Amino acid sequence: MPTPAAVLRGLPLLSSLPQVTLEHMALHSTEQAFAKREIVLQKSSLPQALCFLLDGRLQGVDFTSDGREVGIYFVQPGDYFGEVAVIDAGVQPEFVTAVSRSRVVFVPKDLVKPILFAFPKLAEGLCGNLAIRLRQMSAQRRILGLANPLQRVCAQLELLLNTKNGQRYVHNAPTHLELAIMINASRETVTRVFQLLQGRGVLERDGNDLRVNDAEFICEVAAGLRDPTKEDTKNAGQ
Amino acid sequence: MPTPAAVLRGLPLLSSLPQVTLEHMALHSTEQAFAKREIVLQKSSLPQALCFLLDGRLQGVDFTSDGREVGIYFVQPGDYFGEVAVIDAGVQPEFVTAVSRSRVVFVPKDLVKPILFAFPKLAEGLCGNLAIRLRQMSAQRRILGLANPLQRVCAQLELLLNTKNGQRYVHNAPTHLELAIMINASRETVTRVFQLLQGRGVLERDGNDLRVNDAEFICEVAAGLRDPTKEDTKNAGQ
DNA sequence: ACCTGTAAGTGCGTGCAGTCACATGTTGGA
DNA sequence: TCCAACATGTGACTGCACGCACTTACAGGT
Repeated sequence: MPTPAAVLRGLPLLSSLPQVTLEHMALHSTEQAFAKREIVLQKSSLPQALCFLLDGRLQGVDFTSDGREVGIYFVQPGDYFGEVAVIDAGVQPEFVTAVSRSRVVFVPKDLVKPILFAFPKLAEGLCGNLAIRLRQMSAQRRILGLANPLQRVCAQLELLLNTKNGQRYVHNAPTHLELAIMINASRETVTRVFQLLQGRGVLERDGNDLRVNDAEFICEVAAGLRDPTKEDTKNAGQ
Repeated sequence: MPTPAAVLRGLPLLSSLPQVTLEHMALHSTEQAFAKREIVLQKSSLPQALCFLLDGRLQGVDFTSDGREVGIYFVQPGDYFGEVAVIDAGVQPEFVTAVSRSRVVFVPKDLVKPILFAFPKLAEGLCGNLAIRLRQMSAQRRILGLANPLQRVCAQLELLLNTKNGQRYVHNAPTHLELAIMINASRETVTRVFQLLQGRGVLERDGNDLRVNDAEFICEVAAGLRDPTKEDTKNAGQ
C-alpha cells in the first residue's frame, strides 16, 4: 500500500525535500506492519529500499560465528535504517527485527540514491546521522570494555536514561534478554543485577517504563566508583 | 609546515577536487610527525581539522569509565580520521594515538566543511567511508560477542588477514597488547593463544608481519567449529 | 476460563580468564 | 655501548559469570 506524502514529510531526513519530489516518492513507497519478533531486514540481502520506522521499536541484531545473538542498536520511530547497504550498494550488514509491533515505510533505493547527494541538505542530514550512529557505536564499545556485567548494565541504563518533568526514567525499557545481548551478558545475570538495583530502591518498574530513583547510583556503579555487591545492604540509601 | 598539493591529490577522498581548490587547501594545511605512543587527537577536543594519515599507523582508543583501555579501530595510510567531529561539530569521540612513528596532514575544518556537500563526489566519498566504518564497527561488535578469547583472537586475525602472492599474512601485525584491548582480553591471554597457534604451525612471525600458514584453521576456531584446547596435540595438521 | 508462550526470578556447580609476579627477549635512544 | 622501556613468555591462584534446570508470573488469544 502506498504512503501519503504527508507521512514522508514528517520524517526528519526528508523534510527538506520539495513537495513534488516527496509526492513522487510517496507514490512508489510502501508501508508494512510487522509483528513482534518478525524480521524486517534480512542480513546479507541486497538493498531494496531506504527504510523508515513510523512506530514501534526495532533492534539491529546479528549472530556471532558460533551462533550467539548480539544486539547492535535500537531503532526509534522517525529513525531510518538499512542506509548502509543503500549507500555503498553492499549487502545488509545485520538483521533488523521488530521488538514490538511496528510500522515501516520502504522508499525504493532507486528513488533515493540519485538524489541523495544532489540535495546538499539531504546529504548533510545523512552524514550527520551516520556520524551519530558512529558515536553511538563507540559508546557501546566503551560499555563492552567494562569488566563486570553489573557495570555494563548500569552503563547501558545510563545511555537509555531520559528525563520527564524532573523524574529520570527509561522509556519502553528493553526486556532483560534484549539488554543482555546488547552488553554481552546472560539473561540471568541481567535479572540478578535488576534484582539488586530494585532491592535498593534505585529502580522501579512502571508498566513499560522503568523509573530511576537514583540515577547518581547507576552512574557511580557504571564508573566503578562503588560496588554494591561489596557494600552492606543495611542502608539502601547510603 | 604547509603541504604540497600533490600530497593532497594522492588522498582518495580529495582526488576528485579541482586543482585550484586543492592548492588553496594545501596552502593552509599542515603536516606533522608523531612519535610512537604520541597522542594525535585528544578525546573531547573541539574539531580543528580533517586529518589524513600519510604513513605509519594510528589506533583509535578510549577508556572505559573505570579506566580500562579499549581499542576501537586502526587507521591505515591514506585513511582520514577525526571526521565525525568535523561533520557534526561535536567533540572528538575518542583518542587517536600513534602506534608507530607517523606523519599526519591536518586540513583546517573551515576549508573542508563548506565544500563537503557542495561537491557531490566528495559527499558520496565521505558517506561511503562512513558506511564502511559502520560495517567495520559491526564486525568488531560481532567479535566481542564471542564467548572465549581464543575465538576472539582468531576472529580478529581473520579481519586483519591479507593475501600476497598466494601467501596469507597479516601486514604490520599489532602487538599482543594492542590486540588485547581490541578484543577485550588480557595481554597474557593473547600471548597464550599465540603460543598455541604458533606451536601448531598455524602462525609464524616474519619481522613486522605475521605469516598465516593455515587460515582455514583460524576461521574454524573463530566459528567455534573446533577447539584446539580440547584436541590432541599429536597431529598439528589434523 | 483455559491454555500457551514468553518474561522474570533463583540455586548450584564448574571452568576459565583475569590478575599478580616474575623471567627473558628486543629495540631504540642518549 | 649501555640502559630503559617495552614486548613476550609462563606459572599459580582465585573469583565470579555462565549455563542449566526449574519455578513463578503475566499477557493475549480462542
